[in-house]
Amino acid sequence: MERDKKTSDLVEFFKVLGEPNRLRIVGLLAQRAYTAEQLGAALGVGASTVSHHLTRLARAGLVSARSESYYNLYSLQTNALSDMAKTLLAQAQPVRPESEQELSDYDRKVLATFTTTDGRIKTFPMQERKFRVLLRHILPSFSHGVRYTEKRVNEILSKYNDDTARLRRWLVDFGYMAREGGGGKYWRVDEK
Amino acid sequence: MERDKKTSDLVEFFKVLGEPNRLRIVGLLAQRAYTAEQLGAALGVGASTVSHHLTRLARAGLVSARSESYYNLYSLQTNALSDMAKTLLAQAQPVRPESEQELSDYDRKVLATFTTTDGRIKTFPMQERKFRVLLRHILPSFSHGVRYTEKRVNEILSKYNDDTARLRRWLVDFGYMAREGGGGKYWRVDEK
DNA sequence: GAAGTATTTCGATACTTATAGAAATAGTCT
DNA sequence: AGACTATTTCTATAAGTATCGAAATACTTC
Repeated sequence: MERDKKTSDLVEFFKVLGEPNRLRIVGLLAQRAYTAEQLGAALGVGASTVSHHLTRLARAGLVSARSESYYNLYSLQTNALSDMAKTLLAQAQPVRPESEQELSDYDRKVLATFTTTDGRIKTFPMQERKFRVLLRHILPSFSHGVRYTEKRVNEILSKYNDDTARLRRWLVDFGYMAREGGGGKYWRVDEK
Repeated sequence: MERDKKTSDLVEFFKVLGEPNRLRIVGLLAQRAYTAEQLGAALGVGASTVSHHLTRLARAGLVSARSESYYNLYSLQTNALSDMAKTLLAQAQPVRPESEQELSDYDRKVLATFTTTDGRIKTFPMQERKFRVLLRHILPSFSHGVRYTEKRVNEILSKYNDDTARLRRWLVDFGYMAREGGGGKYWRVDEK
């Protein structure tokens, strides 16, 4: 199993399957092996066209061929499909995927103590250092360069704790977010 | 969750992701929400191009937008990705997916009795009617219009039972396959 | 080796679409 | 209301590619 797939491989994979006849070929080969001639008849296209599609499918590692008498029999490389599906599932994980990985042991421990498994804040620590860990835990939910209404800020914060008003004030007090004087707009402060 | 996806939807899904910049957009949005402007800057393309891509991504149900002050914030619809991944995993099941569905209750019962969960034949039934169910169970592993060598026939049959010689003879005797006089080639007999 | 078969390669064409820029639109701020 | 901003729509262009038919290739059979 490959260590990590290059983006270009992924693009190729999708591009290959993003063509009606190729997808139909994959659907057919998922049931049994076919010869190129049979595929052409099933799809209503010429032999050279089928050949072209099979070449692209093979280049993406989706089909393999074996020779049998006059014919070549093509069959689906089911591993390629399921591998890709797993890659997709990994990508589609909940939220904050990248921050989670870069956390120090200390941060991870603090979060384990003060948040539930789904990321909500149970209680607020007394020590400032631990407190900042929680605020940085929240921060990725806000984008840089965007001005948020107070209503929207509360909406987002409510995912972490019901006391949105205090959370909101703390984010400003500790310098993670800024508040506009008049209009009541908030935005994330660019780090360094 | 949708009942069943149309093929055209699947094609659209893959086509949408089979474009480098769109895949990069999905990658970015998987981490946090972006504005269209930020995406354009990150990809190095114009605003109208980003708009075009976002439209296609939205049409495929992959991204959603919410308005925030001047900006529109786009975020990934993670459900769409994981749903699709599950569909893919379902497709990538072992072998014989379609025949399994069209089986009568009787056939299903016979197979449950005489085959293991992975499709191998445990023992051979005495009654001819049940015996034919097993042979038809094997048959999809052979393609129409292809002449197989005896060696290859045995290879395929060995997936079902070790006694490949008897299986092979039975397939011929019951009229499911034919054997060439001299050369020792076998082929599947067209039904009807 | 000669004849026969399936498949691939080549050349040409038609269709799709990614992209940029300009103009139009929709929404927000003062 | 008027100024301002981000986004979308429109138009045109360039690049990619699905498709076919013909010729070339590879392999099997006798």
